Amino acid sequence: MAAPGKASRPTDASPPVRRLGRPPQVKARDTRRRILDIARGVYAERGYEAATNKEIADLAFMTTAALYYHFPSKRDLYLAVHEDAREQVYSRFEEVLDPEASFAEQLIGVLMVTHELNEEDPTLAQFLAAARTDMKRRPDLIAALQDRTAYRTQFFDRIIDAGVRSGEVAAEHRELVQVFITAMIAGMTDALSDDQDVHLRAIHAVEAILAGRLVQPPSTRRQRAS
Amino acid sequence: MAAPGKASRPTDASPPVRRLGRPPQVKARDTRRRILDIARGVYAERGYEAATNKEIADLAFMTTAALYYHFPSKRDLYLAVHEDAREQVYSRFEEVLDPEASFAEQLIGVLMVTHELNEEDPTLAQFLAAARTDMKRRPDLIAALQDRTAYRTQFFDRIIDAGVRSGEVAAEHRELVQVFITAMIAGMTDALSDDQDVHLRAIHAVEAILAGRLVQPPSTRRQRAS
Amino acid sequence: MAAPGKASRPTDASPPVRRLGRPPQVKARDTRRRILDIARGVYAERGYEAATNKEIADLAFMTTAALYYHFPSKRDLYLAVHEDAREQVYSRFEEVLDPEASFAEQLIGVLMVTHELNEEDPTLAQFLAAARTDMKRRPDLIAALQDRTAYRTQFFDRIIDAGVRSGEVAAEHRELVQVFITAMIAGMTDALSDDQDVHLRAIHAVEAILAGRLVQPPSTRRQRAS
Amino acid sequence: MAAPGKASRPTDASPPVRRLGRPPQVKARDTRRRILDIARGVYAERGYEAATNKEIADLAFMTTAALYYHFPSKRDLYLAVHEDAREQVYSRFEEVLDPEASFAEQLIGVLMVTHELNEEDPTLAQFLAAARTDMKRRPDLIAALQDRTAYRTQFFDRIIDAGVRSGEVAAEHRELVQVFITAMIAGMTDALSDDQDVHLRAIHAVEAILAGRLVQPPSTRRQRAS
DNA sequence: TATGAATGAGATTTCATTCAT
DNA sequence: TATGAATGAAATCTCATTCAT
Repeated sequence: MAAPGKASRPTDASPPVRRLGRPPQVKARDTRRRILDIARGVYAERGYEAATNKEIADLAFMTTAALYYHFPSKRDLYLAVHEDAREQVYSRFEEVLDPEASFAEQLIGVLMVTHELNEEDPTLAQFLAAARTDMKRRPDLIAALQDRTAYRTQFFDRIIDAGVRSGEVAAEHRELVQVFITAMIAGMTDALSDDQDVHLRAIHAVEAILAGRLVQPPSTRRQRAS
Repeated sequence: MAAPGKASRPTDASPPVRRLGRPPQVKARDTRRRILDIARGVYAERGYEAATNKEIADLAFMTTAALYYHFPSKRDLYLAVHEDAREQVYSRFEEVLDPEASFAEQLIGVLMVTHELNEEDPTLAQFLAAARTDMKRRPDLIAALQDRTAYRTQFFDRIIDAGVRSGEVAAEHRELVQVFITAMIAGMTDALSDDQDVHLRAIHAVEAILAGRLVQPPSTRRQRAS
Repeated sequence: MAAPGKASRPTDASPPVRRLGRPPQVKARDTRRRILDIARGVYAERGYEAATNKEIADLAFMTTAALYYHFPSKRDLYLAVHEDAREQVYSRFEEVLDPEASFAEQLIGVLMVTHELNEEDPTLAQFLAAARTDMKRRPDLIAALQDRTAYRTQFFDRIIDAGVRSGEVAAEHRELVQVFITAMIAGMTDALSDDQDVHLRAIHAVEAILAGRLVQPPSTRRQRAS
Repeated sequence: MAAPGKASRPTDASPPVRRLGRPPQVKARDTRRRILDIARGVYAERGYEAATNKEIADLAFMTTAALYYHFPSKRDLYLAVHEDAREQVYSRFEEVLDPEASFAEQLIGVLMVTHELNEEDPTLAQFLAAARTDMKRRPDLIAALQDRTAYRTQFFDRIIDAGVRSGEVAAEHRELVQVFITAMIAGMTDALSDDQDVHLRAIHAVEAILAGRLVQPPSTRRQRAS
């Protein structure tokens, strides 16, 4: 994850003489922000290997050498983008959490947030889907992927907890549900996020599952026959 | 990856000493098969971009030039691997189809086949998961990805048909179920196929869903409390 | 030049048992002929470097390995083509020589032969033009080029001799005329042989020069001035 | 070819030790010029195909990658060299043009310029001769060759115009003279520019032609016969 | 006489990264 | 903070040639 000492620089330690105009650090921070946004799009579209510093630099109207002022290497830029993307997504996820709401409401709420995010900035989902594959491949990126998995598990555990408390989820089904959510979210991100209609349909499918009416147990066959 | 020594002991120095000209008693068909198997592993592990002809050739005990005798380009090799992998998977899927069986039985049957395949040759799922991402990125590979999607849709349509006939799937839920299966299989392949235990748990989750007992509708909360 | 022992093989030395059908050596000789003709075209079009054995072999409906049965290397094939082309051209040139004819008649005769050859088989001129450049480049081919130059000089010397004897060429102009012919033929081959109309026009220009009426001596300037 | 040592003695080991990063006090313009000059020589000697970026880079004391900083591809470098060479030649040609001078004076003037250029930098003529052949072969270079032809035709048209005005060239001989000049210049460049003595002799031959005294009309045969 | 299956050398090009300015 | 000019490593692909069959 390694968020490189963002606020712990001697920067803030020497604020005596504040002069007019935008202090240089602010400019640097804006540039950093711009690079992150542009890089996310490029990484999402091309993948880690195929993405080049040149393309990112061009889109950011700078030279590749300038990139190196802000990030010490391609790897670090990538990790920064990943950290940033995860933060964006989960900070939105957090807003959905509601101790009063049911498990079903909260899960669907989270899925709707992914849908909204796809609408607002498709590169987020695209990047995160791609990152799952890309990071698995590079030994030097894999640690960050594990962090992300842990983060996700922990987040959904909280929702599942609510389900167990409310009786929606049987205690012995905790892990089953966790795995179901993991697969479903990964699948939706990887295979469906290109098409918002299909993506929405998947959410409806989950709603139907939660309501126990996506499929009938085979025993109903008789009833239909009658 | 670890090129399986193929019965040649380390006795006579590393790989079978390569010499110029045609090697004795070698048939193109066999070599092609060997390349496909090895390439699948490398593409799965590294991805299309990061995989190099050199690594594939080394593992296959040949030169990169020899690769070009069998496949006209990296792209063609990749597409051949993809075609081959899909064929292997679906030929196993087909065996599960059973007009007598219920929708649930057939779907779980297919998922169990994916589980067995993971056991027998993990590179199949790994490759296909990676390919979804990789092919989306390269305009020159995307056509094959679309073929694969069409193929999958068609295959599961047949199973869903059975469900509709048996009453397990309401006719108006056809698309919802199709999307659910797509997301679930993609998610399992992409996010879970590294860990067979978790993968199996996902299958149990689907079983529970099909039996309508993964979660209880929130209304049941009271009942449990009583 | 090295015409590799065409007729000096033990082949002809053991003719006792002549059996029915085309003897194998004849087949080989036909194939050789076919290769030479095809290779000339390819070398003419692509040049020595860019021409590949594969293209030649494909056009001759064989494999590159088969080429090596007939010619020991690319270089040898090239030299054989060159030798063969020169032979074809000069054997036609020789037919023009006529002790009775004037220098002018013989020179124009030769030029007309080049024109006819262009018509019959454009690859001859194209190849020879290209060869001038190609052979200069490769140290291992340059000897053959020098042979060719010597051959050409000698040939035209004979025509110039006729001119000197007839008084058309002043003895002290021998070298001037030789150089003029060399430049003119090279220039026509290299720069004009793509367009037969232009090529013919060049011949007319030489006719005019020989008749002393391509340009007027500058002395006519006075007339204009007056 | 022999990369002219550029004042660096063999004292401190071979070329100026290359190090990573930007070399001190180097300007792209200068480097570009150096590359053009060296590349011209290599292309002249080897031809387009056989010339390698490596050889050019080595002679220019840089890496092949550095070449790509200045020229986007081998093709572009070649075209730049061609453009540059043509410019050098024709800017010298232009200096000869003189509205006061006769056709003969101007033509011989141009030929003398080619002779001087051969003296000053033989690679110019060598390159341009080779380029005629090389560009004809590559479909992607041929456009530039056509430009060059058009340029040449236009240039000599102006000289011929002077001849027509002065009465040296009959109006109906315009095209004949144009073709003669084309063939002569091409032939001199391609076949004679290696040997300055021979090259000069060709100029004398043209002088003789212009003066109408290279050869006598065959009518003089009678005189000899008598 | 020829094909089939390979090698080894090398070419063009790309790219992350570096260092002077 | 950024650009300009380079390096070094590596990747894909091509091609003459070889040797078993």
